[in-house]
Amino acid sequence: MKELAKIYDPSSVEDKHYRRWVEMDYFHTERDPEKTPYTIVMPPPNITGQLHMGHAMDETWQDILIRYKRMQGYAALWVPGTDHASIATEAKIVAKMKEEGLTKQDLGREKFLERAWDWKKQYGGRIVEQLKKLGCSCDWKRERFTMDEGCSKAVLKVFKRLYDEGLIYRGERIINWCPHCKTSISDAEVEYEEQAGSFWHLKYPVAGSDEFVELATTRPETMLGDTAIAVHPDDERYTHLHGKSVILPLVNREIPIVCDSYVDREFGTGVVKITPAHDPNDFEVGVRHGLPILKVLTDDARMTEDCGKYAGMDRYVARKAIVADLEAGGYLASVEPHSHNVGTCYRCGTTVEPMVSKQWFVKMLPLAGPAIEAVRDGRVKFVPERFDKHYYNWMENTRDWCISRQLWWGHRIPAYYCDVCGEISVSETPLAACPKCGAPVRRDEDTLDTWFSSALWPFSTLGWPEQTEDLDYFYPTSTLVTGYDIITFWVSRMIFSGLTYTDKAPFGTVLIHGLVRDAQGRKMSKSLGNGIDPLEIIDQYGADALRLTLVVGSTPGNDMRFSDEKVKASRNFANKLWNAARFVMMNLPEDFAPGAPASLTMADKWVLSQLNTLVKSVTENLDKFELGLAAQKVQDFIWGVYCDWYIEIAKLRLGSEDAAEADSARQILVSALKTALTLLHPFMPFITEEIYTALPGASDTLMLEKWPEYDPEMDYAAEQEGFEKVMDLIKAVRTLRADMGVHPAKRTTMIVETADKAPFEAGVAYLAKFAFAGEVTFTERYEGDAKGAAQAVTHAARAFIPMAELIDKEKEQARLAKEKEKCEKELSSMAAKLANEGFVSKAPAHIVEEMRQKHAAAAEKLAKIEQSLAALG
RNA sequence: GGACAGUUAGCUCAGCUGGUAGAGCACCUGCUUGACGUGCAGGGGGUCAGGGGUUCGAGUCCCUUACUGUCCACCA
Repeated sequence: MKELAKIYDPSSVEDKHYRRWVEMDYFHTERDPEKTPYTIVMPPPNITGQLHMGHAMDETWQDILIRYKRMQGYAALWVPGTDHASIATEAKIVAKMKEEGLTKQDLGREKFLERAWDWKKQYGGRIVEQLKKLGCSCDWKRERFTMDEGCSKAVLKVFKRLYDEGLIYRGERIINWCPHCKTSISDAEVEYEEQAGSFWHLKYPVAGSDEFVELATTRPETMLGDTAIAVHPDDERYTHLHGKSVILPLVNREIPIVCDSYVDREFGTGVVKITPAHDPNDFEVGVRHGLPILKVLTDDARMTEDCGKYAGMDRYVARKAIVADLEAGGYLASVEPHSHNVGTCYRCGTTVEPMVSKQWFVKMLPLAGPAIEAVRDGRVKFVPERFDKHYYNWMENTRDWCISRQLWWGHRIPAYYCDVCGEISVSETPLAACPKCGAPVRRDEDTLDTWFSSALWPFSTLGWPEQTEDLDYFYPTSTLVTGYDIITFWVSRMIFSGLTYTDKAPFGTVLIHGLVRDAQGRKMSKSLGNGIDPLEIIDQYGADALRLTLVVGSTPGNDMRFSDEKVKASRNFANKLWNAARFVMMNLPEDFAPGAPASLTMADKWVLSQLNTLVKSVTENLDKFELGLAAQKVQDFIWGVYCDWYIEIAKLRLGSEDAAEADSARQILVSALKTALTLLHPFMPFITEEIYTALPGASDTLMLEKWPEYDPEMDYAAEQEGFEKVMDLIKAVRTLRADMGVHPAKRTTMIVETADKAPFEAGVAYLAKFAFAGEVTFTERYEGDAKGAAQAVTHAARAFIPMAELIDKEKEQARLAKEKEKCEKELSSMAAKLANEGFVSKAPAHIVEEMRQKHAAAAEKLAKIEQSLAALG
C-alpha cells in the first residue's frame, strides 16, 4: 500500500502531480457525439513572463468548472492562449531588446518580428508552465498563439469580409494619440484622471471692429490650429456677430464665427474656439461647417512646421510661450485655476493628445444591434445578471472602433495601396501588384488592435475558418469566465464577432468574477508595488491553498481582498485533510480490500446521510456557479463532520476485537473520504489526487473519477436525528464541564433521563468517550438527589452528573437560570408566531410544522430546566 | 452628470428563490485526548448603515437618505 508522508509538503505533492498529469496527457478527453461538450473560453494572458493574481483568479475559476464537468463525463475543452499583440507587449519586447542595445528600427520589421516571436514563445511557454503549477487542467498540447498562422488566417478572412461589406473603412477621425507610445489607442484604452490645470480666458478681436470676443481654453497651444470660433445660434449675446469673423491672435488669420448648438451657453463665456484637428467635438463641428483641419501637433507632441516661431517646441513649452505672447499682445483676459479630466495612456500614463489622423475603423452600428439582441433574448447570459446593464450601456453607446495601431508586433493590416492609381486593395494573400493598374503596391504599415484578433478567440483557436472537427464539436463554447474589467474590451467584441462570422453566439454564459485586491482593498498595481506574485504564494503555501483562497468567501462579480492570513487558513485546512487521511491509512491493514461494510451503526448512517446531502447541494451550487459556497460546504464537511466527529467515533470501533466491526468502520472511513475528496478535487486538485491515489482500490487518477450523485437510499433520517440527539447531549455536557472547570480527563458517572432511550443506548460509547462518562445509566425519571448533580439539558434528554464535591450550588443555579432565560426567550418568540392567526393560516404548511416541532422541543427543554432548578432547591 | 455595487461580530467576508443571523482570523478559558498545536474542547461578541413601505413574517423584496467604492460619459 502507498503511504502518505508524515508531514504535508505541498510543493513536493504538487510538483509530482503536475508532472504526472503532463506525461499522462489526460486532457484529450473522449468525445461522445451524444453528449453536449463543455467548452471554456480562456482569456489570453499577456506576455509578462509571469502569472499575476488576476490570472490566477481567472484560471482557478475556469479550472474548477472544467474539472467538475469532466468528472461529470463531459468532453471538456479548454484552449489556452498565451498572448496577444498589444501596446504593452511591444513595449516589453522593445525594452527587452534595449538590453542588448538594439532598437526595432535597427532590426527592421522582419527581424524584429522574428525576435519577438522567439521571445514570445519563450515567455508564453513559461506562462503555460506556471498555469500547470497552479493545477490548471488546460489542454496544453493545444497551445495557440493568437499571432500564429491559424489565427492569422482567421484575422485576414474577417478583415477582408468586413471590408468587402463596407463595415471596415479608412478615414480621418479624431483618435487618441499617445505621444510616448507613438500609436493611436482606442477610447477604451484611455484612462481619465483629474488634473489641476488652468483656464485661460482669451480675447479674439472681431474683424472689422474694435470689439473683442472672450473665450476660455485649457489648451492654449491648440489655438494655432483654430479654424473658427462657435457660439450657440440662440445666444442673444452674440446674435450681432453671426456671419462675422475674428482675427486669430499671434497668427493674424481671419477665421469665421459659426453657430452650432453644440455650444453650451451656460458654460464659460458661451464662446468656443474650434480646433478640428485636436478635439473630437471640434472635429464634428468642423465637419458640419466645412471648416479646414489644421494640425499643429506632431506625433511626438511637438508643434508642427506650420507653427512659425513655435515650430518644434514641445506642447507644454509652446503652451508657456504662447500664453506669454498672448499676454504681451493684450489678448489674455484672465487665468483661473481649473481642474479637469485629462486622458492618459493606460499603459504609460502619458497625457494623450486627441489628433486627427487617418485610421482604420469598424462600423459598430450594424454589429452592435445583433450583439445586444443576443443578450436580451438570453442566448448569452451574464452571471451575475447585473452585468448585462454594463454591457448594454457600452454596446448601445459605442462609437466606431479604431482598429489600427502604429505598432509592428501584431497582425499587419492586409491593405495595399497603389501610388499610381490610388486604388486600395484588401487581400487575404500577399499582394505585389495593383489589381487595377498593375503597378507595384505597398502594404499598410499599421497593425490591428489586439482585441480585433482576440475577439475571434472562441472559434479561431478551434481552427476556424476551416470547418474542423474541433470547431464542429466544441463550438459554440459553453462558458466564458473573466473579470468585469474586461467586458467591454473583450466580451462584447467576442459576442458580435461570433455572431457576425459564425452566426452563433460564441458562448452561452459569461461568468464574471471580481478583481483581486490587496489587503487594504487597493487594486494591485505595479506603480504601487502591492502586487502579489501567485508563484510566491504557491511556494509558501501551495497551489491548493491558493486556489481555495481564491474561491471561498467570494461571490461572483464582487471583488475580494487578498491576504496571507486567508491563504494560511486554506493551508491549515489542507494540512488537516492530510492528517485525517494519514490517520485513516494508518489504520488499514495491509490486505484491506474496499467493499461494503458488514453493518452500519447509527453514526455511520449519520455520516453517510450528511455526505449524501452534501453531494446534492454542492452539485446544485456548482451548477449555479456558486463556487464559493460549494467549496465552503465541502470544507465544512471534511473538517466539521468527518474529522471532528466521524473519525473520533470510528476510533472506538477500529480498536474493536470484532474484526467485522473494525472492517465496517474502515470501509466507511475510506469510502466517505473518497467521496469527499472527489467533491473537493476541482478546488484542490493536487492534495486530493495525492491522497486519493494512495487509497486502496483507487483508480489511477481522481481527475476522471465519476462525480458523485445523490442517492435517496442513503438518506437515513431516523438515525441522523437519533445521532444528533446524542451529539446535542455530548455538547451540553462538554459545555457544562468547561463551565464548571472540570478537568477534561476526569471521568464521571452519568444518569441520562430521557423518554427516548434508543439513540442514547446506541450511542452510549460516544457518551463515554466524548462526554467523559464513566458508568452510564438510563432512566425515564431521575429519582436521585438533584442537588448533588450537575445537569446538562437538551430538548431530548437530561444528563445528571453527580459530582457532589465539584458542585457549587449557587454557580449551578446561576448557570441553569441563564440557560432558562435563553430558552424562554426562544420559546416566547416561537409561541408568538404560532399564536399569530396570520402565520398559521398563511405560511406554508411545512414551515408551520417545523415551527411547531421546534417549539415543542424548546418547551420540553424548558420544562427540564425548570425541573432541574426546582430540584436544586 | 449617468449607471452599478457595497454598508452584517474587533477585522475579512458568506448568507440560493423572504421562514428566529454564519464562517475564518483575532480575543478569552481549558487541554501534550496515540492523525493533526497548521491541533482539540468551550466561551464572549451583531437593532444585519439610518428612515419608511409591502408581508403573518424582511439581512433578504420596494422606496428613500447617508457614506464608501467601481465603471461610463464629459463643457471649450
